[in-house]
Amino acid sequence: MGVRKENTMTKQTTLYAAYATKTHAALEALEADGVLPAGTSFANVTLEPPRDASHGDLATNAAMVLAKQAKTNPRALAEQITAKLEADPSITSAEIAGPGFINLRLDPSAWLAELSAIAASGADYGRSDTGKGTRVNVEYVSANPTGPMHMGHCRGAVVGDALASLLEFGGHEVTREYYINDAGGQVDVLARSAHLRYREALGEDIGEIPEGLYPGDYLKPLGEHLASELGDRFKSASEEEWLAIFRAEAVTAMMELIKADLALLGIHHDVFSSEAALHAAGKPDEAEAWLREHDLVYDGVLEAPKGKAPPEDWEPVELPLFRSTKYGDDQDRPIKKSNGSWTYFGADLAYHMQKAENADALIDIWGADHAGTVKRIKAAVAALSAGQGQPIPFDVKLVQMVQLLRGGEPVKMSKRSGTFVTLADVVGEVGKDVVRFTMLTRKPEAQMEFDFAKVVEASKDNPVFYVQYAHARIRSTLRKAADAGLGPSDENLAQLGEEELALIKRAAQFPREVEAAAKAREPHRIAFYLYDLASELHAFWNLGNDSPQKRFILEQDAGLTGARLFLADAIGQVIRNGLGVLGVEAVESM
RNA sequence: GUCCCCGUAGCUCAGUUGGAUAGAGCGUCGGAUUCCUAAUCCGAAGGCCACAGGUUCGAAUCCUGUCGGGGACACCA
Repeated sequence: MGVRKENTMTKQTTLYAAYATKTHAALEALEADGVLPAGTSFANVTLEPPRDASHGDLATNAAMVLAKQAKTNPRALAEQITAKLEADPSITSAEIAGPGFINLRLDPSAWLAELSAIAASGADYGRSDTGKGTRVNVEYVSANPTGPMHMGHCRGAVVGDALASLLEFGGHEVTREYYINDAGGQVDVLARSAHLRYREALGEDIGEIPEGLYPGDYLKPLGEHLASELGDRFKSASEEEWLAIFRAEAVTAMMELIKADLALLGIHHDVFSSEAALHAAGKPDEAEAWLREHDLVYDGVLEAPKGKAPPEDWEPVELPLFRSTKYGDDQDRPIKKSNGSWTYFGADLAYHMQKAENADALIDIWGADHAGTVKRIKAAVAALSAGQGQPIPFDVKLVQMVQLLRGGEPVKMSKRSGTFVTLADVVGEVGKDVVRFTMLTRKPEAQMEFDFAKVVEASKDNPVFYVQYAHARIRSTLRKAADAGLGPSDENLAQLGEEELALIKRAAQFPREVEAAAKAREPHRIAFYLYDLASELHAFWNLGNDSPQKRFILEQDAGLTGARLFLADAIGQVIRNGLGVLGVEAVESM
């Protein structure tokens, strides 16, 4: 099967991409003229909006980057480049500045054309095809199925979900996956805890929940369900008789809880993979066989732990070890326990191979407390995937801890006593949009504080409302205009002035912002961009306070009103598209 | 002891992957509302980008080291 042809009719070329192409063409012309040596690399040439808008509309570093290859100084080369660029009628000026920047100013019509492009593309404005044909598997949340979601899971859940949406918007084929750890010892503990609640539901006085079992009340409904389902058959039966059944029932019930919690945040996974099923399919054995064949797994003795407090019961045991030291880990890591069962790591490497079967790239979102295991899993996946053909790109995104505060005081959380803050509580208290946006207004690898009191009480100062308000303002203006028989029109766009152009320029950055964020896999950039766009909108709006002729709706001038409403509509569209990526509601009114 | 992340305004954080004079919000001070939503806007003050070297046309950004904060170092998950 051949490569699918691009359909150039439907492909949106954004303004930035178009001028990057023009810049490139100018450089190629210089190469043909012999100013630049044949085969010059343009890889580091960028075309971006300058930090300071007074410098112009676009800036390129081409002269500085290429001066060395051209064996000349940047400013001299810049002269040659500007001469080529100024031949383009849509470029009104090309000025050399500072060490050799070339600042371009565009004819307003170029920006107005972009405004029309926003209207024409609608919900697809900003969507890109850079990820076309790439299948990306994003695994996130993957909380143990032992209870409801708590706040510790929240950040990774939101970041993973927004990243998945962002990649989708960037043209990738995305699978959202959840790995259910239903094979470990903690599930036995869960089953025992469920059995206790089952006996309780049958009328037995179970007293205090013993140390080592899950004490939470959330297991009571499960106990009642099991009692009505199974009767008293297992009330005094031995553990071997009921453990498997109770495990399965409990995991199912816990996953229902978790899915319901995730739904509160608007999160839905495509695939739920079971660790137990992975074992049943013999995947870890396959992986082990291959690794042994290639001398990446051997039987060896584990070194004593190096932490501050060496465990008292530590003794040397021979275990199958993966050579992760070969990849920079400080110790080789066991893939099986001394009792012959698989370690988490042993199963996990097989699980990643399973994911790789249907993906071109893998991304895991993990909590920072798992940072120590990144090296071994990356090493194992690199070795295994290379052995089975192509090494698969595999990225682990670490999400740092969230410190929960209430009025500046740390919120105490203890699983033991069941006093942890649940995700459902938080969403119930502050709302989905606030939780999501707050989690996305800082980069995930930095620690963050989440102060309950602040987010709730000072909700007016919360950035999410600032952005939503901008959208609501636009929508309300359009409604009001419609009542007066006025609507958006692109017939008089040429009447728009400098302030409106500034707004358009900001909006026009959305596509490149999406591409950059998708490439860097950093959804938080979209949140900050939207804040800037909203800020620009609010600023323009307030011009109307001092100068009534700057308002959107001018009853005496239907032509200009139509153009401004067209602008407002487009800005609203961009905000909607951006909020859509973040999974935050674009409200009609506030 | 080893590994990972972070250190930018009083506080909370951005900083377009190496670009031009360092950016917001909160807080402080001073202003704007007979007006399409003031949940908004405008202005002022506030900086040794933790510190020291290095890389180059150019460093908050990359490299090395030091200091400080957080996390991880069991066959748990």
